[in-house]
Amino acid sequence: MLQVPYIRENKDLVISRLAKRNIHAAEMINNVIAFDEDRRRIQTELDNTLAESNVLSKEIGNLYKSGQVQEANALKEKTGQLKELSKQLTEDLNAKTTELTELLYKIPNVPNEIVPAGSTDADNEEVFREGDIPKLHEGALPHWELAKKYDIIDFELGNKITGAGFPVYKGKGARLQRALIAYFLDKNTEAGYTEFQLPHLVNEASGFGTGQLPDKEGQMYHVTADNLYLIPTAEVPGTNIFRDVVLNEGDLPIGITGYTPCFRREAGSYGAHVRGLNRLHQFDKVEILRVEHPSKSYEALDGMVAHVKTILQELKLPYRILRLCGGDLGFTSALTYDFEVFSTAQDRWLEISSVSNFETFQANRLKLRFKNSEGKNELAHTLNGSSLALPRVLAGILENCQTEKGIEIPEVLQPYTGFKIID
RNA sequence: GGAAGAAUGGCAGAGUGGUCGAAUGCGGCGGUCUUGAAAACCGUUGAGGGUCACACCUCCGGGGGUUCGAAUCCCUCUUCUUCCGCCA
Repeated sequence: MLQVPYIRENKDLVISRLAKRNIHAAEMINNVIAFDEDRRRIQTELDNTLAESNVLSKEIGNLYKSGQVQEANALKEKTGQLKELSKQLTEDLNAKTTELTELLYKIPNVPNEIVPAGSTDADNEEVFREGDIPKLHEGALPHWELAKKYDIIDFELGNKITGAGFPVYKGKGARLQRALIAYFLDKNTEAGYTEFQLPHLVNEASGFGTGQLPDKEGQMYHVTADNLYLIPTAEVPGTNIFRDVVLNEGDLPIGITGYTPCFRREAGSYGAHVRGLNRLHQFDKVEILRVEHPSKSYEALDGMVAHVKTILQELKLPYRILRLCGGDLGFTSALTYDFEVFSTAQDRWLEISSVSNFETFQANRLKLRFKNSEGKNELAHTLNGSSLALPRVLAGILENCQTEKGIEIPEVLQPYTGFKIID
């Protein structure tokens, strides 16, 4: 959520930057400013009413004490009127505040200056590419065929137990999953991130804190009996660690990492793009999260990108990095880099990581602040990224590392898998 | 799941209808003293709104109510503690 004072002071900038998202925000922004003025006017009026009635209450107390009951009762009439008035004003204030907040909820983050304008993923800007796309042997297969051939992932069994999008990993497939999780966590820990194990269900307040609620409710699985939600990403429990927190400046920066399964309803997805591991209802992901001083957050974003790069280099997978255009940028993000691994047998790129700087957009909603050098509470910047999402990395490994003898496990993973080949 | 108790500032912990944003202690910050430090002493130290700055308003787990007036009384929710039951 954007901050009202920021909008007020940077009105034109906000409107022109939001245009990068193809949003014509002038009317919304003007309304924010108008609603906020209304709100402050009502607030002042209410404050004055309350002040008056506080004074009278004290007088009444004093009159009772000195036995002047008649006079006290006379004053009571007056406070009765003030009470009516303040009740009305409170209602007005609440209504106006709700109106303002609901509007603010609808305004996405202001894109960074370097975000390219554009409307679809075709307008994303490729900023880096590395790794050779392998020449596959005759009869090379897409990952879902390989999964079947080597009996390491059973999609039908998942259908039987749960439904589409819940694959069952078996034997070396299951072991490879565990190896990837351990390897990613170790890499992140080496880079200074602290490992966390987080809840896989969150309450409503947490859903609001990271912005899944109220609007994107349909994307999460909802456990109605207890009013809890299955997490769509570790970002939700991970970021909510910092809800209503005031840090010391010296606590920054903070880096945490955690593995969680992720649950997404993905209503409306269908066709070839959901084939195999491309899009699932349950998948595994290792996430990295940072809380940064506002002056350091872009440096930190670059650091996260560099970190994810090293992992992909070690895995020797062909990948590229995209700077997302305004139209493809997530609602809460100011700048996002997507990592995509090349799926050689499908001849397409698969997103495996998304690294973003949210600046104060999440922190404002979360009330995540730190005490700055002036002793004032100031909103911190939050960032996060995947390092990495498992299924598509797995798809990338299966397809790119296939040989006629079998799947050759990348060297860095072998200590974790305990085997060199799936055959 | 049942019973009882509790939730107050960074922490500990008073406060059961007005003079309470809230005693006291610890911690933090500033100072005096000291060659320096410690100790001691003095001062200061919550958040949000509002204002040029004051004033002023709100907040004692969340929500609602009673009252001229609520940290204090009532209802409700949440969380925690102890006891019982069940259990990986």
